[in-house]
Amino acid sequence: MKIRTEEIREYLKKHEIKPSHQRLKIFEYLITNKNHPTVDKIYQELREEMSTLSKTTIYNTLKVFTEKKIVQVITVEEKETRYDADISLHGHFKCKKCGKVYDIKINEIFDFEKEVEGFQVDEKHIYFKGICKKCMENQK
Amino acid sequence: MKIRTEEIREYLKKHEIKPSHQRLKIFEYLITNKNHPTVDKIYQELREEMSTLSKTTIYNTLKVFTEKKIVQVITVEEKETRYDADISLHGHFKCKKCGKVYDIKINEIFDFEKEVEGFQVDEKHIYFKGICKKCMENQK
DNA sequence: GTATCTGCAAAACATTTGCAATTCT
DNA sequence: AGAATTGCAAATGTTTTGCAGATAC
Repeated sequence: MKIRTEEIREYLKKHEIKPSHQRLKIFEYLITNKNHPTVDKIYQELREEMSTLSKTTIYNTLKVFTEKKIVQVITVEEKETRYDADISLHGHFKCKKCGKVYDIKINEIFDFEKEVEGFQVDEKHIYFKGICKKCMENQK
Repeated sequence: MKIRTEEIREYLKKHEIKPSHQRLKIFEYLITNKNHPTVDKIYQELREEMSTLSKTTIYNTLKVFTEKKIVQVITVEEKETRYDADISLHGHFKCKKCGKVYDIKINEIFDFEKEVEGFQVDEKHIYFKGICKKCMENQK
């Protein structure tokens, strides 16, 4: 599924983000590679085609994206900051063996919602860690 | 509720951790101040009575505690690594206004358990962010 | 007396900041 | 030209590492 640059450009504009070349590329990377990348990962990958791209720009850009809420910061591993252009409510699972990060569908209804009654909940973060099915089977 | 040093000593021993003075104090801090402290917080607080305590020791100690599973690393704020001697399944809520971290009770039964069928789930992390009840009321 | 633990100083990383050069309109 | 964006280099903050001295059994 290929999303054309024009669409991304419009999407950014709609969210009050000026669509510079770098921003387009970084957002495109996020939606074509749904691998919850770190800044460094994005940098390594995009560097190949944009040799002058700097990490500072990636940091700046992701900050803007996060502020405008078209990207969310996710945690799957303490210390590693990762980014996701899928801003719907969902959790993540990181396999400690192969390192792959899986998305986990989550139902909006939590039994524990009542715990925070009267609280204004802006962000919900859920992540699991363990061994994924594939790695479990390979172990046998 | 005061937990005596002897009990902590036994608890550490039971988990194959040699109960040095520093380790005792650090663990005692964690269970008497259930404030999900960062390394720096522990350092600042314990420094007052143990002037030679170093951060390296705190890092070393928490690493041992985590490995022996008597402490868990928790996330409530990207970038901040915090520690909790309550190793039962529970979530956290961080108020973006007052900064307080609340515990959230969580039922073992999740609707989304089935999502990770065949996966071995070792750790479950759940945290919310927003504004707590108190701060909501003060706003009015 | 030997193994373990502690803590200093330096190194390693990730992220942020200041600022000058570049780009866009 | 004027405003925003980019990217380098330096600064900051956190965590790790190497190692020598202290401590414990």
